[in-house]
Amino acid sequence: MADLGPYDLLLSVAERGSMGRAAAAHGVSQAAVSARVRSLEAALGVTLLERSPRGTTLTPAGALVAGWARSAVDAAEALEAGIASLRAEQSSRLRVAASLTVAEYLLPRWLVALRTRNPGTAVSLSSQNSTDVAADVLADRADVGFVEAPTVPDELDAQVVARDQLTVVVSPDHPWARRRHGIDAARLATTPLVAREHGSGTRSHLERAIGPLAEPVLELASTTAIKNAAAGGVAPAVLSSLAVAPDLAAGTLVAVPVRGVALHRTLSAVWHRGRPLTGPSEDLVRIATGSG
Amino acid sequence: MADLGPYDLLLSVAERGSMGRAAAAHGVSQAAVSARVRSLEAALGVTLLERSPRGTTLTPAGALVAGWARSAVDAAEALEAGIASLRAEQSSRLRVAASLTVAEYLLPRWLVALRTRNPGTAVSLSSQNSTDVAADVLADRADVGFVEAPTVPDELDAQVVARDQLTVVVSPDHPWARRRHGIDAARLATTPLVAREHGSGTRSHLERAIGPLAEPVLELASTTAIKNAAAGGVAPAVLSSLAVAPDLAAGTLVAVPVRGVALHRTLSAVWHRGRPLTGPSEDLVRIATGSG
DNA sequence: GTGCACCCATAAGCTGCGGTTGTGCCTCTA
DNA sequence: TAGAGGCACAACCGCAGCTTATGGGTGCAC
Repeated sequence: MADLGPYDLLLSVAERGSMGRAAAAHGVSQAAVSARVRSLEAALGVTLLERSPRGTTLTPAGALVAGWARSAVDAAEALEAGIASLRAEQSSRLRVAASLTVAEYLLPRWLVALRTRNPGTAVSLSSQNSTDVAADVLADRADVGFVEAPTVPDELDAQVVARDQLTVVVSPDHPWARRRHGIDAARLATTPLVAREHGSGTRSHLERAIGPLAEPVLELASTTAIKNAAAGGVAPAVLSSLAVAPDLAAGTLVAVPVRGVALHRTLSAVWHRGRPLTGPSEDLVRIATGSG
Repeated sequence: MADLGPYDLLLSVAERGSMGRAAAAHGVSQAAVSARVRSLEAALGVTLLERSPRGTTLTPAGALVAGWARSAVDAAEALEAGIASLRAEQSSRLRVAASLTVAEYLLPRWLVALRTRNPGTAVSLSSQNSTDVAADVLADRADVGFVEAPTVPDELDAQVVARDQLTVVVSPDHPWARRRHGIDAARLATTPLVAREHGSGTRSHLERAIGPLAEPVLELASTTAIKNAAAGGVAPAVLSSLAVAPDLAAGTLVAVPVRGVALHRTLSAVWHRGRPLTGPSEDLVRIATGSG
């Protein structure tokens, strides 16, 4: 698995126009940057940079690689931001409580954005189900919370920040994949699915929307395992649109519309009514709202 | 910048349920896996795995980290797949020609999917504008091409594989960000934008849709530079929805609807009419279509 | 035209990370 | 009770990547 360090360096060089400036920005010597970029090019077998005595620019192939690298580096930054929020237990200025869906799929990117806008803010994250999040905010164990629940306690102010949707996904080879108009709710309810183990929020939400389900053909603990099973053709699965978006884009899974039933839900920020948002928490909610 | 190696290992361990099996899958010793995972946990200050004499499972924090890591590792895999396609000049079984938008934002993920379905296929990529792509396919320098052009030469078969949309983006602080109903085309045409240098496909497509534009306030060479300028509040920018999707999700940019004009375009696979798709090229087009 | 500033490349030496093998302890199963 | 499978620790080793120092090149200012 690739080390992203050299790519990060490549992006830095491309952005600043010279290896020396990139080196300064990273706090290393110019020679180190030169050597690292050279070894990256050697490993790839492609020349990425056009050197000149006046500086350095990307070759066409380099521009393509830089574009791809940007995505990977951004994803790695989101990972790091998330991890930082797990570690910063004490002395953190902003305490966030978030439901699993928000914590897994949305929060890291918000934290990256928050960090660029407001560096030096230590964020601590605790992740639980929606009712526990609300309790944490009420008890002042968290400055701001993010929940999936349609209703929140009276003592909390709330603002919708995003929307997701339960999505039926199948392997591209599955017969449902060819149905342009999808399936109806009754068909979904009577088809054995690959599902999360009992008690999952997604599963209960689905049952609330379309009634009792057929016995699952397979129960698995993690979203990834479910996606793999569905992509392998075991059976259809129902997951959050946030969870399956990359797989749909890659074509490894295909979404099947469901007629006659609304499967979306809203994700909201919540905070204590008596304690208005201040500074970092206000910034975070604003960032989150932008993504709606 | 993080090295994704340890995270890849973590995912492997989580998936297989024991360090020994993960070690075997990666071709290293069990002790190496144990040490690496331990050092990762030490660096993070968080226990990720629950060890037992019967194997290993993720802790709750570990599951969260694993979810984040999955995104980063997937992005890195797309990067590697793209790079492999640049390097594989000769003796490759599948020659692909793609326009810049497709090559940058869609193709790498398709290649990852193709590799899992059809390992051992060496893919070579050449990236140019749409008319050159069509020429490559016609001259049998490429087995399959991906273009943005609305029309293709008669000698080519075509299939729509995806759709993108020119999107007006502004900083979250910009006045347009608060307009729920967006702006009209005339307003857009008379507003100085941050734009690509003259001759870009995006820019000419925009002019074809809404007529002559105001003189840009700033011209930049790369998509990233344009996004940074727009996010910094310099001026609005117009970019492909594929390019700005992550920034919209992160909240660093806000999309502004444009009333009364259709700004979408289709991305199509093309191949020589006399030479039907076979094996790998057929798989690739099928994967690409799934993402539509 | 002659410094000077800025650029990239190379050389030589050092440090530390990650890998290996070998061993120990634990627990569940047959 | 023996064996299999699991994780951890110790000792040793090789290599990747960093540093400093130096050289060759170009363009600009005076």
